[in-house]
Amino acid sequence: MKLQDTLELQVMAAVKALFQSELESVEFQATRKEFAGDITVVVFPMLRVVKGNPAVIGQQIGEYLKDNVDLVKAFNVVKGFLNIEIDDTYYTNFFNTIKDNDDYGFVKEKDEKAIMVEYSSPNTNKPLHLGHVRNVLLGYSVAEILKAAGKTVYKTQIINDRGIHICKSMLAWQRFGNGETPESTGLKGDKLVGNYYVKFDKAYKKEISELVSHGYSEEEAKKSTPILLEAQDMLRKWEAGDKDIVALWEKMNGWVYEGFEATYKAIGVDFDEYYYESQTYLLGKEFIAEGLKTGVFYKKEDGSVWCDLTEDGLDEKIVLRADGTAVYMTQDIGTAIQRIKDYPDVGGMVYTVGNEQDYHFKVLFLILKKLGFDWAKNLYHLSYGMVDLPSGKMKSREGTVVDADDLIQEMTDTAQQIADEKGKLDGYSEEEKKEIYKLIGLGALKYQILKVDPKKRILFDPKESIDFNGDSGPFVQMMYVRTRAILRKANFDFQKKINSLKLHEKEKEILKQLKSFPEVIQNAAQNYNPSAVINFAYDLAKEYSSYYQLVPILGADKEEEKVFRVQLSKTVGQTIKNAFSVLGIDVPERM
RNA sequence: GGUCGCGUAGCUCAGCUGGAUAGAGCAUCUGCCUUCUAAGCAGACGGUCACAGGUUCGAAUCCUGUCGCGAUCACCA
Repeated sequence: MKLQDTLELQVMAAVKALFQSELESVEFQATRKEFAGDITVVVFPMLRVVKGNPAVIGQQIGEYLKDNVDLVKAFNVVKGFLNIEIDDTYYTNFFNTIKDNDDYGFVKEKDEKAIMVEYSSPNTNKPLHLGHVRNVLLGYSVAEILKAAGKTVYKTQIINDRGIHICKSMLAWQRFGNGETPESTGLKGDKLVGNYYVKFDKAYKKEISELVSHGYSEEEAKKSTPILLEAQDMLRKWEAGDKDIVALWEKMNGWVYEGFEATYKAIGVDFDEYYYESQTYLLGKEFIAEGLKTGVFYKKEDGSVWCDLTEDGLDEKIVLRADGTAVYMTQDIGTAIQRIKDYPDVGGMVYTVGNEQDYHFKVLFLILKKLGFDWAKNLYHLSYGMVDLPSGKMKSREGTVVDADDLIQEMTDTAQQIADEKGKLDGYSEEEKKEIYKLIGLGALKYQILKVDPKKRILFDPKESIDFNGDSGPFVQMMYVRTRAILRKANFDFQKKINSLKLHEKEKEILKQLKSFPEVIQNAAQNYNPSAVINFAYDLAKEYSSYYQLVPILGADKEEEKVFRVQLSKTVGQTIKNAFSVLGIDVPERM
């Protein structure tokens, strides 16, 4: 039973004995550091039931608890706050239950419906950039947090491999290229294809200005450049199944996929299942037909199909064009249903998509509910803010994006530069050093991005983007490394059992932190928000850092203190590692 | 204009279902490397929680309005 629940019953009993009143619940909070005590009972809400001065009531309850409850060692009352000190044995008992559990904080997989988490979902005409990095980190982390909370999770993405954008790259490759391939150029496939997308855009812009100089209006010109018309023609041919076009499309997409996989691998994320838009964009139509029958949708005179959401405070939304072709919404309805068909054990889905699509997902979820799917109530749009640069927005066509691969390289280089200055890794092989630089650089990047609330936009300054000091990934990694250093030096039997011990204040603080970990994971899973886990890891690391410097660990006076302190360090390290693992951040053994 | 989100220290951000004197990091300043890794520790400085009302024992947190920033309002995806 949780401490709070135990105390709640006791406080209720106290109030009954003292004032003959029944409380429905008792409000608790952690005691502030400046006061003695571990947990605090807020007396104010009781005033509704118990009449009197809150300080006096607190005093009386405190005395009752001290006399009747073994756990309660002492208490003090400040205004309407009853601060309770818990007996040390409570903490040492708790520690004994977790100290040998390497999976502390994680719940065993429960027998419940699975969750599918979608993230990344790129277009295949250009490389991944900083915006994707945020997406991928968030999605992956939320998936891992859900797993840690006991859910079965499938990670997926929908690859936007069709449409005019990829035709633009294909056309430019045909026209301006010389049959270049990733092998012939040594370029990553996604980079190569992206370059042709830029080339297309340049040619397109040039043609626009030519047309404008021939008297076209800006708008007309944009629609009637030969190169764009040709790209549109290419798309039609693709849709008609033209063999050559489809072959080229397959070839170039293949290059892009390889490039993406390399980037995902470098970031350290993966997927269980892939969906391709070229295979799903026709889905959904049959459900539109069904919805027409049941009255969820209606047909306009021109034959287009709509959903009326005005009763729900939204607009009307088109779900099928007059010519019977699918729109974005049609496809998303179909894909969602398809996924449940493919994975019948899935009972909910999380979509990691930027907040510019908030409205789209609101509508999508509502339509799926109206269509009567029971899983539709378990859909969540993990919406996140844009990543902006100091220079403004990222525009891939203008080349102002921060490329994902470049960013990772830059982080690794920065880590190397700082580590070399400090001479931290002297005596390690180049191979080992490289590995550690990467762990640190990536750790810094991931921490920095996951730290901020998903729904807020991030201002990302590539120049001074990454802090390796203070509230940062490397700081927390460093604390893990220290716990490892302690373990290496502790060449005595630290597995020995500890029976009773007077706890140091700092040790109690650490134990309190450790105790909250499972709850932190559960909350993060409920809110689909990794930042709570980051905050936890940082607080724990900070507490440990202070402990490490102020309290002798290996140099403790008594044998049992030494044993306990090494055990505590080990558990702190393991917990940091566990917390970081659900964030997708690895820890080095040394740095 | 309608809808949604955001506004907390000079900067970047925390702040759980309303609770005590609003917290970290960076930057600035003061101490601390001969003992387990100083990528660190201890401390100082720094605030009208955008503004105005309301709800109550009590509001950064909940409600309403105003201002500022952003997104969105396509038979694009």
